[in-house]
Amino acid sequence: MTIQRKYKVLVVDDEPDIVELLEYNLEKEGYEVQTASNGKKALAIAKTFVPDLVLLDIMMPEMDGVETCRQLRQRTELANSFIIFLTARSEEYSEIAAFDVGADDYLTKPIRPRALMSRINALFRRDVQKTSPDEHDVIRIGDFVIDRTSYTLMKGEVQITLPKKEFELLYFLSSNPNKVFSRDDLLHHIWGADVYVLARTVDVHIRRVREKIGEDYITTVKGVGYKFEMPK
Amino acid sequence: MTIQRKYKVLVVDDEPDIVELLEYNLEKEGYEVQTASNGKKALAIAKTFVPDLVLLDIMMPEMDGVETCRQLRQRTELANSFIIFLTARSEEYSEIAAFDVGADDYLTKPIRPRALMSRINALFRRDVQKTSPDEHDVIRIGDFVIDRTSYTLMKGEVQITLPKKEFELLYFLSSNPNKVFSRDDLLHHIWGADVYVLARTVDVHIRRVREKIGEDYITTVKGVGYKFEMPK
DNA sequence: AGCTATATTTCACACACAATTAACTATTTG
DNA sequence: CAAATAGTTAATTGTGTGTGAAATATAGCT
Repeated sequence: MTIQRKYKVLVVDDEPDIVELLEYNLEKEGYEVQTASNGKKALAIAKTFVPDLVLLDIMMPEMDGVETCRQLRQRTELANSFIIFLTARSEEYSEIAAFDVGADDYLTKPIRPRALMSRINALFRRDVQKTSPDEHDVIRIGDFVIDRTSYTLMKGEVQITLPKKEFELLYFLSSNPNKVFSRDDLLHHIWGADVYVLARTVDVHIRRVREKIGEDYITTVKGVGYKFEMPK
Repeated sequence: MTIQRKYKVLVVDDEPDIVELLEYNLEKEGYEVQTASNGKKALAIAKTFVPDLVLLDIMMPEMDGVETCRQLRQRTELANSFIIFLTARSEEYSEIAAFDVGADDYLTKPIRPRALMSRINALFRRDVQKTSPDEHDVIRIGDFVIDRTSYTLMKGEVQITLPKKEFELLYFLSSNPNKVFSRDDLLHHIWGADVYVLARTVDVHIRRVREKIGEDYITTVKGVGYKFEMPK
């Protein structure tokens, strides 16, 4: 299976064998994996790693999976992440509590890698479908129709196809019209948190977009950043 | 309203080269940096400096990073600070101990400045999109709409985009209408506590704002300062 | 694999304009 | 009518941004 963006998975379990098994299989499937051996570490890592999926053992020393889950869910940046519990067949006690604190699914050990992988892959496939045929992928503003499904842009009757970054930039700016974003903001939303690119790169992309859609739509606010606005 | 304050970083490492590299890059990014070459000195500095972030080498003479971290964490004033460990790739021994004593993250040397900076910036960044539908950034007073998200000002039907300092000045004054602020107050709030600028500078900015919004809104109180008020 | 085209990032320089200072004038106040 | 404070305009400094071009990376194709 091929993954367009590299999804991030955080594996939390106190048994090194399990961690290793999961890590190996996930990386083979093309996921980016981080591991933690207890809840505290998981929370710490999640501060900078921001996983799309957390595999969480329920039984752990210090802070158990349920509590960890609760605290993870309090982070707004994890609102759209999946959390799957791992549980030994015996420990059924927690099933209900697990869903109460915001788990999306749970799996019983022993883990069968094949099954797990296909389940995880399915998770993200569904995720993709959910967001793709959505109405929200088209932004209409002024005489523009900005269509995320085709990466094209209609300015009146004229169709313009933009390359990825340029399109993302325009799309993001136009989805928050009149709001000023700093270059760092734009880098984080479009390039991603863990990509190390110079802020000046944004300038160049802004220029290219301006060349293609016209000079009057993206405004510079000196010392602050850029905003999209319709001219009067 | 709060202006981005200067975050403080304490760099602790016994290798001068590393310290210098980090210090240089952090200061270039606008952080206030103090350095220490071992754990004891770090603890001493932290008494008066109170860093928002500590970059802590694990392997150090006298007192190692783990122990230093533990003692730092006992200080209540550092409860909300970040602590990031620096570790050579080989010294994996300490990963677990590190999180146990309250580290937030760890990085392996060799250090890639750009990646590190981006990661640190991310730590202090508040999520952007979250704040977008918020109305709190808009001040409505009389026939003015002063919008911090777009750095624009509507006076009736007329839109005016102000440059950064001018906008901040107007925004600050108008968020406390009828209250008089001395030039020092304004410098302190808008320019920041540790910036040395002549108080006369405020006059000039006031002049510019008056030119753009009209002469009747910012009133001078001689011997005291300025205030924003709607004319009768 | 290699080649080509295109996208993306970096770099360097010039320029515009914001920010600050300076110099001078006007006004208030005791 | 001094002395102090603020207004005004101009000159200077400084920073941020625009721009073209070069360097890398990526994708598509034979």
